[in-house]
Amino acid sequence: MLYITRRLGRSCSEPVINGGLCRIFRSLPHMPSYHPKVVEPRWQQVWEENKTFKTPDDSPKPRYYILDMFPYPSGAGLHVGHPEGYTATDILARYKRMLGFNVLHPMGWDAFGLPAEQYAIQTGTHPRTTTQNNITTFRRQIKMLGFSYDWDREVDTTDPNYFKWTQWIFLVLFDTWYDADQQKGRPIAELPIPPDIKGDAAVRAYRDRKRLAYQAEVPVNWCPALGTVLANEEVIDGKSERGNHPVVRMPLKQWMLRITDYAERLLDDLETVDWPHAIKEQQRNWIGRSVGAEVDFRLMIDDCRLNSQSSIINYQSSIGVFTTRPDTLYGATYMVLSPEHPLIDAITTPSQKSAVEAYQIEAAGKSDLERTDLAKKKTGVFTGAYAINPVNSEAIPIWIADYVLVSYGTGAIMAVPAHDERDFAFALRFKLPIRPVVLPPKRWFEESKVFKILKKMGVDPRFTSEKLSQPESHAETLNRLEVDVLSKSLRYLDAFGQDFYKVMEQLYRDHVEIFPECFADEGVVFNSDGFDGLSTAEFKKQIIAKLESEKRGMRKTNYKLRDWLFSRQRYWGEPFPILHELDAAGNPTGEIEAVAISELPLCLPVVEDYRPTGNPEPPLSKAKDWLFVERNGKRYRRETNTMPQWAGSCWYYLRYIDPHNANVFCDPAKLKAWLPVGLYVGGAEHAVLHLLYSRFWHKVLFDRGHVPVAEPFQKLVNQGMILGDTDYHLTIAAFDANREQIDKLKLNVIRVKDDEKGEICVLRNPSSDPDRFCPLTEEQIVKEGGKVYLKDTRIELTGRSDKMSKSRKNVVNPDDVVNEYGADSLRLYEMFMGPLEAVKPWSTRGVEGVFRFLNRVWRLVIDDRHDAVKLLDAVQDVEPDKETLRLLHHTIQKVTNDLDGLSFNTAISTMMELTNHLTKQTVRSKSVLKTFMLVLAPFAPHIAEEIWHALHQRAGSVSDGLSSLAYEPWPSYDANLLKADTVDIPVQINGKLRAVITVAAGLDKAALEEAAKGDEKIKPALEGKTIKKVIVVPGKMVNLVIV
RNA sequence: GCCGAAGUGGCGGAAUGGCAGACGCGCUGGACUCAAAAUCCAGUACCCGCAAGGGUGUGUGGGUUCAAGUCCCACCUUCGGUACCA
Repeated sequence: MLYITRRLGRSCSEPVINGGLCRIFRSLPHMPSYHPKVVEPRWQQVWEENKTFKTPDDSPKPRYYILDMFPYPSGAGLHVGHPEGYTATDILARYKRMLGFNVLHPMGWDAFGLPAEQYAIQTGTHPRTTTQNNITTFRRQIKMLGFSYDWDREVDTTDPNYFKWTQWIFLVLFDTWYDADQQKGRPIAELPIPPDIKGDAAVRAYRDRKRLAYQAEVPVNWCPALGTVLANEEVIDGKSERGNHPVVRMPLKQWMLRITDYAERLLDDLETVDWPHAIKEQQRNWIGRSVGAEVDFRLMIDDCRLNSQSSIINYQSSIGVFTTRPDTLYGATYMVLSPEHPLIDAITTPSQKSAVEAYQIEAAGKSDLERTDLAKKKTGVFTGAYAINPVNSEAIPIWIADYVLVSYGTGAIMAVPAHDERDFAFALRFKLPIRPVVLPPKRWFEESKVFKILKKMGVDPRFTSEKLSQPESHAETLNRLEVDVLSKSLRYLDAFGQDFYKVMEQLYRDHVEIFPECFADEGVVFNSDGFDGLSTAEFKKQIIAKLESEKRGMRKTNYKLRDWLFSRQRYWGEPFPILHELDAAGNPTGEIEAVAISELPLCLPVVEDYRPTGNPEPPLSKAKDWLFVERNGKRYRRETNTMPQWAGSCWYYLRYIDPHNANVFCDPAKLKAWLPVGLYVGGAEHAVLHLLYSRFWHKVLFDRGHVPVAEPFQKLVNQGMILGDTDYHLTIAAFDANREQIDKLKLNVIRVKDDEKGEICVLRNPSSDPDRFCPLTEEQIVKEGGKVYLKDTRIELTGRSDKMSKSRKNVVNPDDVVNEYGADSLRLYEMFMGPLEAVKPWSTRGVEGVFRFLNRVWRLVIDDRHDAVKLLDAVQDVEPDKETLRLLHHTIQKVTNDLDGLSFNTAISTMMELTNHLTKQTVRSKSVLKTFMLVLAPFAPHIAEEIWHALHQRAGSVSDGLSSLAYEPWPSYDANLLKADTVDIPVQINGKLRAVITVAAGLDKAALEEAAKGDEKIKPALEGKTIKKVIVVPGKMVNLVIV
């Protein structure tokens, strides 16, 4: 009781934000009313002590694996976004248990990663400590919400018993090569060694090159502020996803995972999983498969005065380009290499050398951001060299330009300015020739500006017949394009008259330069030797076949997806179980060894200083005792990079199945029993990162026989983001103009950055707690003519829900919500807000609404005028009346269907309707209430347990043992009971509602029609009219069509 | 630009092609109370009307249908993803 009194005192001092709380506790005289603070811990204790939700491995029941995306335990604690997905899965887990399933529903911590380390560096504590503290907070907060996890299966990615197996899986990747013929990852020992590879060292090097985990010197995203490299996926607009720090490109030797080998299967197997369409599309886009041809362009040796170091040229005297449009080969008028292309040095002519080198330096210095910013203005330099187009032997100039990326395709393109937007823009800029080879369809011509000019002839008074015959001499009244079009089209107009399509076709063939638009679609081939007249699709096939037969090119598929950059220069991550051999002088020999599995886990060394070194040398290199080891008389240096945060989360769903196994990562029999995951719920922000990486690892494990299925997650659902409560804001200018008035109202003003408006001012109510979120209430604003004003002023405001963020100070803390309304209310509200997948704004009033609902449920059964939890006298052992029984069964049916379809919000509204009905009854059937509690239990388990318990107590007895309803069978509904005796049938005349008639249920068509025609309101409307048609849908409606 | 999702009262949202706005919030009125809170009851899309009643309404414009929020076509807006990927 004490805490309640204290709460009361505190909360009433803050009427604006805690209005709800005041109301709750002012009702205290009527004890015992519904007090979640008493009820919820009691049942949480019962579940914990009895291990109610422990998942047995040997149960004969059918199995169901419901997985949440485990959280990163940040210092900020749980966010209201977390319980959204967790509540949804918990409801389903509880529901499935009642349906008789053996449910696997675990939770754990994705605890390695940058933020913990950043925080640790700032505060001077070891990341281990901060991570443990954060986990403790998260665990407490999650337990407080009453989720039915099997806590005996908790995993922590930073636990050596866990990351031992993360390292083991890395070694599986290290031990695997991809057999393209079999489309399968196989042991490295089975890799065929080509006959020209001779000697141990050469064989080892060859193997190392083929492993799925390999080292490579690659241009990486180095983030100086974070002191690490980042994966492409972690860089957004040239800045780090975490922290928004600048990222620069530099070449570094890094560990890579060969995810590109699995691109095709990652793409194909999307067909086999039940995932949201949008997520599948995102993955498809990310993998970015495109089919085309790789075509060899021979270099024109004579014309490019080779510089002295031209040995490469002799060895490889052609440049391969990748194109998805080999059907436009005849339109290639120049070639472009990316500034990083290895052949540039060799082919550049002396006169172009300085310009080329200057451009290369300029391009290298540009960040990705700058490259994108300048995307509209194409830049480039001519190398002086020429290549020979294999289809027509034409010499075309070779340029370098940064619009060609070194990392895609071959890093070189053939430019077809007539049929590619980028090449078109480049050609215009540098006055390179444009040669059309695909004739656009009529539709494209009709949308061209040229067509509009032709159409104006004879209509537009500016186009006099005199000007038409001499357009060149009227440049002062006609614009450039008009002059060009008219002068060029004169002779075609003579030939084809008003057939503008014909005219334009000829213009396109002969004077493509006057078209301001680029045609980049499919069409009919011309200007292409013997292939003219073919469709581009057909020509594509034929030209690829021809190139292949002449060995000048081949069919080729490319992917946007790049290999996964897997190493980080940080302390707080899994160490790589890899040793680098050293020679007598202590220098690396280049040979690498896997750490023996018996030596795993390889733990992080204890170091004084785990800060980044400021350069790409990882902090682990400072741990000299740990760094050097001897094995079999050889000296080694350990790998000092650590794995990225994604490593641990790639396979945690497997470890849950057998979390304490010391011999294998997971028992194969258990994997077979539980996989795949039946339902996986989490945020859409992981659409391409986590979900693609873990599918990749899973497939490697599958190929190597370690998991029994090819896809890990059968069904995936994304919960939508929860936005902050509605906030009112105004622009800085408006704020400054009205400063006095706003100051008078004593409002808090928070300045925040806004994407569109620069900076805006959010108005809030003041609060004693600076972190408190107190938006303006509806009483403080006035709506008028579609606009919103601050009350008693003419200050116009904008109302909007924003993402929750520290800077906006609109973060809702689950602790506060549970404190004020209880876990059941939080759970229920999160589900009641709207569809699980939708983005929804938080509303404090809305939480109060579901809290009121739970109070009504409580008072349905419990007498709140007594001191003990006692049933109301109205609750009796009686048979329910027909209507109540019908509603109960309707509720069971609706909730059952809604749970199967994950429509939690409508399930809750149905239970509200039942409650509203029962509230009106003076005598309430105990059996109905018991059934209702079973239906409510998955959603609001604490209150349901409490009331269920009360309903089962014998009169007078208070202390029966507390036993859970968690495994009571889910109620079934009787379809016969769902039928009402009478039904309301709408009657329409010409499709408009004119009456609603109440008739006996099950009336046939003829009887319904008669009843409708006989209705008092319908009769007069039919008088004197002829009924043309009658539509009767039995049990639904009647529509009378009259003349 | 491209890909995806979505536009319904004052707000969150509900509706297998068949009564648009369930349920909740907010608001209005009433009951209880010395009073308030809580609770309970009634009302609440908009317009005209004292009322009965009538009209209009699901982003816009067309179409299919006896009947369209729902299906088709075109467009607009918002949100999410992505961006020189040849």
